[in-house]
Amino acid sequence: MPRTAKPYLPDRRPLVSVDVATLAILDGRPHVLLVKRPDEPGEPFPGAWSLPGGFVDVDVDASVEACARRMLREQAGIDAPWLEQVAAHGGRERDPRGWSVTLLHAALVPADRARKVVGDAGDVRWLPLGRNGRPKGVKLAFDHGRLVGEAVARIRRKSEYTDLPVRFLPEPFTLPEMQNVFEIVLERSIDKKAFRTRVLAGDMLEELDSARATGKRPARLYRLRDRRQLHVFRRALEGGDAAA
Amino acid sequence: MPRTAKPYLPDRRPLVSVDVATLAILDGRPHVLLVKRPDEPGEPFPGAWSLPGGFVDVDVDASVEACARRMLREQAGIDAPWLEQVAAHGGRERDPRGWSVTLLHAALVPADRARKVVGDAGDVRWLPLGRNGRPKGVKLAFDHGRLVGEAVARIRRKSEYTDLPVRFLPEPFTLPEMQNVFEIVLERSIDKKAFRTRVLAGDMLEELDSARATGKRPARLYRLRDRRQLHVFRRALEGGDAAA
DNA sequence: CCAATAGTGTCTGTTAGACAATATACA
DNA sequence: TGTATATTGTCTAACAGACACTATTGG
Repeated sequence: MPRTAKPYLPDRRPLVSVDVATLAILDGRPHVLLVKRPDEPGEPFPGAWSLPGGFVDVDVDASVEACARRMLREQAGIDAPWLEQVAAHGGRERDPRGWSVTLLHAALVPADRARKVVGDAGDVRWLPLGRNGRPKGVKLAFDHGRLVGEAVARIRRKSEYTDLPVRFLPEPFTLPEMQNVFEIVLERSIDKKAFRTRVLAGDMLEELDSARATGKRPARLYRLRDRRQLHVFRRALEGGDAAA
Repeated sequence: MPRTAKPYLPDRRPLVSVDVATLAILDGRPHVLLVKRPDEPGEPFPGAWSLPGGFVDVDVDASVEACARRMLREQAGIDAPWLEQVAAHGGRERDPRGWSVTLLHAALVPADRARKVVGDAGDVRWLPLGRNGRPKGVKLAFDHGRLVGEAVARIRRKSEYTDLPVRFLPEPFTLPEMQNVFEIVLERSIDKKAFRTRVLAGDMLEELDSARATGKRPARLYRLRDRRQLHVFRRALEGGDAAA
C-alpha cells in the first residue's frame, strides 16, 4: 500500500521537547542537574524537579542540538563540553498536555564547571544518583526519572569501551584522577596497570611537562588531544555488563 | 536563568516524522528500501524516491516505535524483525513545509521477507548501496540520502562488536552463511576459524540437528536463541574503523 | 579418486587482570 | 628514614588473525 492519503500537513502535531540529563561527578558520586518547574496554574507538575529542557522553538532553534544547548544555557548557565543524543520517546501518556515526543540528551560536565551552575535562588540543583543510576529520594516530573536512568545506562555502557568519562574532568588531569572517574562511572575498581597501558596505548592524551603536587609523589598531567573526539577502544574492560 | 516565560504550549510546533532506513542483503549486496513520493501538486519532491516514513499521527500511533512499524507495514507490507532508533534530526531547512524533526530508524530485513515487499506497481523498490553506504545513482527526496548513509554507518559500526548482521538471515542458517553477511556488512573478509570460535563461544546460537545439503559437504544449521536479544562481544573484530 | 565446501589444530600477537616491585615526593 | 602515592615489571589468560590441515559430501 502506498503512503496514506491524509492531508499533506497534519492538522494535529505532537509537542516536541528536548530534555537534557546533565551529569557531573561531585564529591566522588554521579549527580544529575535538576531544575524546578514553574509553580503556576495550568502547568503540569508545578514546583516539581525535572530535567532542564522544554519545547523546541521553531523561531529560535536551528537544530535539535542547538535547542539542547539553549536549554542548558538558559536554565542553568551551562555550556556543556560533551552533549549527545540518547533516544527519542513519544506517546500520548507522557505529558498531560498531549501527545509529546522528547529528544533525550546526555551532557557531561566537568566538576569545576558544574559548581558554577547559575539559577534563581534554589531552582537549580545537583542531585546525587543511586547505584541504579536513578535519582535518590526525589520523584521527578513526567517520566524524567526513567529518562535519567536511561541516559546514565547509556553513558555507563559506552564507558566500557571509550574514553567518555574523561569529559567529567577539568583539564589538565592526572592518570589516577582519570582512573578514578572511570571507577565511579563503572561502579567497580579497575587495575592500575591495565588502565594506564590501555589509555596510553590509545594515544589520545597529550602529556604535559608539569605534574600535580599533592603532598606525596606528584602525578604527571595530561590533556585530551581533542575533547570532541571520542576514543573507541577495540576491547571492552572486563567485568562489565555486556547486555545491550 | 529559569525556564523561559513563553506561553506554556507553543503555538507553532515542528512537523514530526519518522523515517526508516530499511536494509537487506540481496544478491550479496546491501540494499535500501525506497518508496515513491506522491506525484501531487503541493507535495515536496513529487515522484522522487524516499525512505518509507511520514508524519506521526497522534490519533493512531501509541509510540515512536509503533509509528515506525506502521510506516513499514502500510508502505511496504513489511514487519521488520529488527528495528532501532538511530538519531533525531531537526531544522528549518530539511523540509520546505517548515521546521521538521525526523526520528530516523534502521530496520534489518532477512532476504526472504525482503523479496515479499508489497507495493502498488513500481512505487516500492530495493536500491543497492555503494561502498560508502549511500544509494548509488539515485537522488533521494529531502536529506534521505544522508540519512541512509548515517543508518548504514551505525549498523556497520555496531556489527564490529555485536551479532547484529544475523538479522539479515532467514532462520535457520549455517555458519558460513552467517560469516558471509558479516563480510558483506563490514566490507572485508574475516578469518573462518576466528569467526566460528567467537560466535560459538558467544553461545547465542542454538544448534539444530539437521544440516543444509548444498551439493558439497553439508553445513550444520543454527538458529538464534533470541532474535530480539543483541549479543555484545567484549572485543571488536580487527581491521575495522574504530572512529566514533 | 577429485573438487568443493565445512570444519579443526596450532601458533602468534595483543592486551586486560593480578599483583609485586620501584620511584618520588614531603615530613 | 617513613609513609603515601605514582609508576613500572612480569606473569597469565583470553581471544583474534594466519594458515595449514582434516572431514564430508556429490560426481
